[in-house]
Amino acid sequence: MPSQTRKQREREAHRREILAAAERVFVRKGYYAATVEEIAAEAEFAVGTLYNFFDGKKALYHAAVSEIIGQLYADARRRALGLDDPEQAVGALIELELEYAERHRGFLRVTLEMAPGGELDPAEGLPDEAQRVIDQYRQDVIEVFRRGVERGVFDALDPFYLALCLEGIVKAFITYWSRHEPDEPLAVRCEKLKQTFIGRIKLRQTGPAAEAEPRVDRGQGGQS
Amino acid sequence: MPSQTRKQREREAHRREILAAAERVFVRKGYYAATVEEIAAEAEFAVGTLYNFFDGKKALYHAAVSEIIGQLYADARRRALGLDDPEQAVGALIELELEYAERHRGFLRVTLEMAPGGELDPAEGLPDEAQRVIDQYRQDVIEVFRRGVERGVFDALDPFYLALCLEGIVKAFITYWSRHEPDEPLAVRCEKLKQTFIGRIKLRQTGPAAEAEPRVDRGQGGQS
Amino acid sequence: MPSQTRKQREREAHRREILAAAERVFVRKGYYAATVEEIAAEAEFAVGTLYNFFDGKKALYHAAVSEIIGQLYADARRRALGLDDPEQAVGALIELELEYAERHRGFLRVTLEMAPGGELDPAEGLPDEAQRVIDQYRQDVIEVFRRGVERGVFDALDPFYLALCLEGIVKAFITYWSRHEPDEPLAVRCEKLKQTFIGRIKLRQTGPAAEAEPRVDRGQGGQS
Amino acid sequence: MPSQTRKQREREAHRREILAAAERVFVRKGYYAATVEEIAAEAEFAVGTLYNFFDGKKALYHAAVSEIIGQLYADARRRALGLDDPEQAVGALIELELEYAERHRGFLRVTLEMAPGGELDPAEGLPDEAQRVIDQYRQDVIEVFRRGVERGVFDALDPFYLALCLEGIVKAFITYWSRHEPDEPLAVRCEKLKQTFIGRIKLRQTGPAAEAEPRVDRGQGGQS
DNA sequence: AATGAATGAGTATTCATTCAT
DNA sequence: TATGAATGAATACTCATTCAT
Repeated sequence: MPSQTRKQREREAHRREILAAAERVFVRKGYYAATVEEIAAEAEFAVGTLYNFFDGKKALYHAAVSEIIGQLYADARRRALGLDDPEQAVGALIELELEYAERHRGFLRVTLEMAPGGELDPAEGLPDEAQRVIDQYRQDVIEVFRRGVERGVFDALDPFYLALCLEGIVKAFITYWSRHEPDEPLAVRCEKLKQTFIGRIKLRQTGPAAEAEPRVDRGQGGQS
Repeated sequence: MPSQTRKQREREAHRREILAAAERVFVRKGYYAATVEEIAAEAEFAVGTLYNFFDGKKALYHAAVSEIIGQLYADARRRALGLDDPEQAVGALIELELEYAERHRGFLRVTLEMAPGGELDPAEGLPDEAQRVIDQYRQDVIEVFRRGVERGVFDALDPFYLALCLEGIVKAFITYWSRHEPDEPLAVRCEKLKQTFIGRIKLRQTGPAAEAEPRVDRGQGGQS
Repeated sequence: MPSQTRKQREREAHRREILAAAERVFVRKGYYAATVEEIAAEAEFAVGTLYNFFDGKKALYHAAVSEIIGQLYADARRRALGLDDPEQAVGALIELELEYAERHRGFLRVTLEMAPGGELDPAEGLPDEAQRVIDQYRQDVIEVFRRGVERGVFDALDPFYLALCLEGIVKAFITYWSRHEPDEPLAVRCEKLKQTFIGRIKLRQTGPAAEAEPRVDRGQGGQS
Repeated sequence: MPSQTRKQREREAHRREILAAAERVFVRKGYYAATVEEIAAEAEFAVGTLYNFFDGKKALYHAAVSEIIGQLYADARRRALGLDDPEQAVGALIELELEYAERHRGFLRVTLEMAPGGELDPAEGLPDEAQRVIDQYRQDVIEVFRRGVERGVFDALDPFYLALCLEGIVKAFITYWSRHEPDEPLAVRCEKLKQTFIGRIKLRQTGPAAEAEPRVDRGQGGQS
């Protein structure tokens, strides 16, 4: 039944066009400022058509956010999380996230912004699926750190702590740079961030006393 | 004359009540989802009364945000930034911010959320005054780190970098804990965060070879 | 394709219905006292629909005023201004304006009333287009008088002065009659006004034959 | 009882101050755009105080309009209507009205503007008292013309017609000049208007002395 | 009388959603 | 399916009026 299949393919293509348009508009304007009409115009469809594919503005938003986050995660798996060397993996993650933020100016907004009708928590408005992807993403990052600690590449710190720190640091820099135009090219900023972060947590082969503090007072050990 | 003063005091009290109500509602709902009517109800005043004190919803929002941030900064100066010992100062900052986040559940939302009309940048919509306070706050934190590096308490890292990292890390943890109920009491979490962060950046008195790389690959030397 | 055309025609028809309703309401209530809701009800559309056709209350007002004035001017050109004989042209103008005022009871209100935001000048709030039409109308009237003076039909008075006098006189009578129910039929009032005004400005053939004053016994004075 | 009297005098003084402030504001802004608060500020009283003297905004408006019209009428009686010579009286009226319009820029607004809630007629919203004064004023003007015709100073035209024409012409010129800055000083405009209007209606002493037509080259007749 | 803070009904405008074609 | 005109609930803001002090 080729005709049927063509129809299905066409329908799917339209769905993707609408979703892509929604992404662009939400990223441009944020949830509240975006209008269904603008999304429709961006997608070159009539408003009514959007409702044939999605259940409404909120559903469209959820689908768009899921899409973006899904892409990021997929990229991360492909380019970073899959690497065997933890140090390289962390470096690739930083690289990827900075590039992503650079490419999708305003992408942050989608992750940080208050979602519709959200209560108390910035992330609450995210669709469950997106939330799950984010959690999975974080788990994978934690796993990278865990492996790094296990292999003696990183200091014996809590992998979860490390993952959260990485997340926070990268976001802080992205936010800062999105406000104050950075004076260095992306590659340089990226390199610096990688070196410094990794430099902080790499196990120092400081002679024989390769102390085992999972964390803290590492200085004390050196004294002895 | 006392009568005059009483009226003024009452007016000021009403202003504060309204502002407090606005804070609560904005924190609960976010800027867009909050309605002036709800704020008025929360404040137990008529809508019109709000407009006798503030110029509109946006002004109310700005005043509320400025209020919160102003309080935080004032507290920070009193309890942390003024301390002479950089290590103690950083510890006090972490403590203060965590406490603050604990007290104002959802406070983050106000800082992170897209402000009215904001494009692309979460902080763009903040009132100028609040933005100035935030910038000043960050400057003060940078100064603390600068002093720490100068005095040989911290590793020779860029103070600005350190300030931004601290900011990001604290926010990441706050965000995480605001979503996943933490299993440890605040004091413990606070202590851990302080120790680990500070531990990462404290200058290690590693015997004579206390090399001064401002950052990175401190391990390399040992490898060769 | 007829379907496309039908939709367009329907849309245009709806636009006209809304405009007509707005005319009626504005004429009835004046700009400030009219409400968008009332106009919508008069047009038998929902409020929102009005905003699909016009940019707001002011735009609706402007469109309505322009419509009325445009019609008047178009009629004037067709029935009066085009006439070659200045005397006939002036007569036709008077006739037309009186008829117009009779048909659009309250039309004057639209021309005289303070327009939105107007300061100090009744005409200031008129939309530019309407103002241009009014100015053009006046210019055309001036031209009629100029021709009349040139041809020796009218006394050698300033055409601009004559045009303004005509305007004022007609308005004064319309206003008066709109308040005090006139006791004569329109045609009679019209005829009187024409005769008297034209009689005042017609060149007197100063010869002995103390000419056919279109009206009244001016002879009496001479008799005494 | 001097104290009582002082109180009364003070109260009356306050009333007049408020009224004067209302006049200024209504003239400046028109009825709808004026706010009670602005009037109160202009009068240097609290809003509440205004309500001790007047029943509300509409009452204030009515009182203010009545006041203005009353002044105009009083002035007219003193300076124009009382003159025995009809020609001088008409001249003085024109002079007075032009001066009045010049002094109270925006005065016209008060006479022409739609009154609050008025229906169909610009003048309907005027308070009865003001309407009565206007009617009386017009009657007095009619009487001047009647006398002029009776005495053979003016052509034998309907005095009512003449009064209405005068009214309309003066208003038309005032309106025009309020929009297009006049290029002649008030005195000149005033003189021209007087000469032309009166010249149009003065009885011509049809004898040989075809004298001093106030203006323009009617002299043509002399050519013959 | 004077004050001015409090009131709340009233209005223009927006925009997600529906549905007849 | 695609369309886009019609809908009307929702919302920020205004301002005349009241009333306790």
